[in-house]
Amino acid sequence: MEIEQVLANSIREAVKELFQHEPEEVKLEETNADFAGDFTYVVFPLLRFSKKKPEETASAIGDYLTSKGAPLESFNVVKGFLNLVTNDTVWLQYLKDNQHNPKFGFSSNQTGSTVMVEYSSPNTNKPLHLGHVRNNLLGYSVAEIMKANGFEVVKANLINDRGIHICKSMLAWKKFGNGETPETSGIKGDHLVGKYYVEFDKHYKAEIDTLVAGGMEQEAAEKNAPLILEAQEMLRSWESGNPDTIALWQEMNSWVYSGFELTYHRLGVNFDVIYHESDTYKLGKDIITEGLNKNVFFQKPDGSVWIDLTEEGLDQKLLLRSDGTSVYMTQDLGTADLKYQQHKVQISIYVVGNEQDYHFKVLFLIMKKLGREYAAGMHHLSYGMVDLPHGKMKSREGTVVDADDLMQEMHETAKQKTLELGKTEGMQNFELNELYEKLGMAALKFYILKVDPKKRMLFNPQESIDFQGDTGPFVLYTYARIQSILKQAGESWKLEQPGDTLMAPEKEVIQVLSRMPAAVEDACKSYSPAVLCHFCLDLAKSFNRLYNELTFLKETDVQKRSLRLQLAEMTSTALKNSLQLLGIEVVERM
RNA sequence: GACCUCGUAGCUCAGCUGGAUAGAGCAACUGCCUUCUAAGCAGUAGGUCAUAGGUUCGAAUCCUAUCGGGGUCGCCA
Repeated sequence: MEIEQVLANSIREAVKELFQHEPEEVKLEETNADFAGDFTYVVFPLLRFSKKKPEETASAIGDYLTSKGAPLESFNVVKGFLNLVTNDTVWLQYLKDNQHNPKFGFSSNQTGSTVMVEYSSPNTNKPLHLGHVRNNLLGYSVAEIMKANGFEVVKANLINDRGIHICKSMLAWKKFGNGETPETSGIKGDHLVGKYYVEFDKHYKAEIDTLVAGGMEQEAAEKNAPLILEAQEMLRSWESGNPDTIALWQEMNSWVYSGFELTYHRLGVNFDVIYHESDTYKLGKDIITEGLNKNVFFQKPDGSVWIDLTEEGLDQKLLLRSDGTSVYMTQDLGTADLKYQQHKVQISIYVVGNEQDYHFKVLFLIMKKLGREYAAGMHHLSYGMVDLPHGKMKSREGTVVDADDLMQEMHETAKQKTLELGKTEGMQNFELNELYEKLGMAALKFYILKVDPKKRMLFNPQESIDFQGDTGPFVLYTYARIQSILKQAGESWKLEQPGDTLMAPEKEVIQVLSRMPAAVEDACKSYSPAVLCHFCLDLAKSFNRLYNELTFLKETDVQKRSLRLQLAEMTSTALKNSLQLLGIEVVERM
């Protein structure tokens, strides 16, 4: 049992015994650095039961704990705060119990539940940008965090491979492409298709301008420009299964997929299941029928199907067009059922930007109203947009931060910083290349994951991502530093009996280590890798403090030396495990 | 206009299921390498937690209003 839990239980006993009151929950906090102690219990809420002054109430509990043999060195009382100083023995025992567990920090029991994490879900008309990077990193990390908490996880990618957007690229390629391919142009497939998406937009804009100059209203011009009409015609041709259109569609999508594959691989993300919207876009119509039969939905005279959510504070929402064709929501209803049928998922997480909050609120509500048992397990992991200094990314204005470019820049920056420090003598070229890549990706991933997913974040391309301070490279540095110590220490220290007393920095490291299981659990419950980032930083900082204040290899007292090396070893395990959940690979040397 | 969301140091972010004098990193300034990795450590300076009320023994945290940023309200996805 965790030490905090032991103390909390004792306090519960004390309160029951002393004040004849059973507290609902006993919450211990970390003691403020300005006071002596490891844990603090706030007694103010107990005063109406103890009928004593805060100081007396706190002292009474402290005395009780001491008399019952709680693992305390001492306690002190400041106003209504009972500060508990734990003894070294419990922490040494904690170290002993956990140091050889390679899975330290992860939950040891299986929940028996399956969770699907749907993330990435790109459109196939353009390459991935910074916004997608946040989505991918979050999705991958949350999936790994769920695994570490004992869930069976299925990672899914629902690729939006059909619709007007890809038709625009196809049309522009047909008109202006002169048969260009990734092979003939040397351009990565997704970027090539993206190029024609931009090309379409350019010509489309020009047509609109011409029409407006000829006296047409802007709105009418947007609807009647020849190119957009032609793109819509192409979509109809695709839907009717025209062989030429389908062939072109397949070819251009295949270019995109080979491009995406490279980007995903470099990002270090992967998927267990890939859904294509071209397969799923017709799903959901039977649910429309079901909803009508159950009187959850209603039909308007024109044939369109709606749901009335005004009682829930929302409004009426269209579920099926009057011509009987699907909308976004129709497909999502069907896909939700599909996911459940195929994988029996109890929990279904959608990693999608917060601009779709409303959509998911409605989707989940509909599933609940239809009586789906899995509805309670649906969750929208709604993350904030990545803003640039001047606002949103806009492809038309060329302010999009491309994912491939960004990763390459990170690699270059890592290389430059490493060369400046000059600590890589004797490393082979392939090793160096791997080091730069890992460092660059660690910097990028940590930078993005350390901010609360719910919040929008700012990315300034002018100021490069830091490699110092609260960063990925800082955590990797701490890890590499430990590897260096352990390598030099050899194996013999493992035979020595470690000391039985703790110095302040040593105790602090164990205490931070002991918080890892709770951090992993918290990251899961709040769907937030940021929690783990902050844990990594806390641990790395407390270890570096120890490193600077005390010695390892130079320590002559073999017991102390052995203890510190144990601490170093366990810290490196904890860092490696935490980073793994963030999708960050460690380096042995940097 | 309605609804959702955010507002903490010059900048980027923690803290938000109410608890002690509000924390980090970057940037600025001081110290610490005859080397257990200085991508580090220690320190100085920097705050009316948007504003105004309210609830409470106690509010950055909960409630209300106002101001400011962002988002959503399509037979788009």
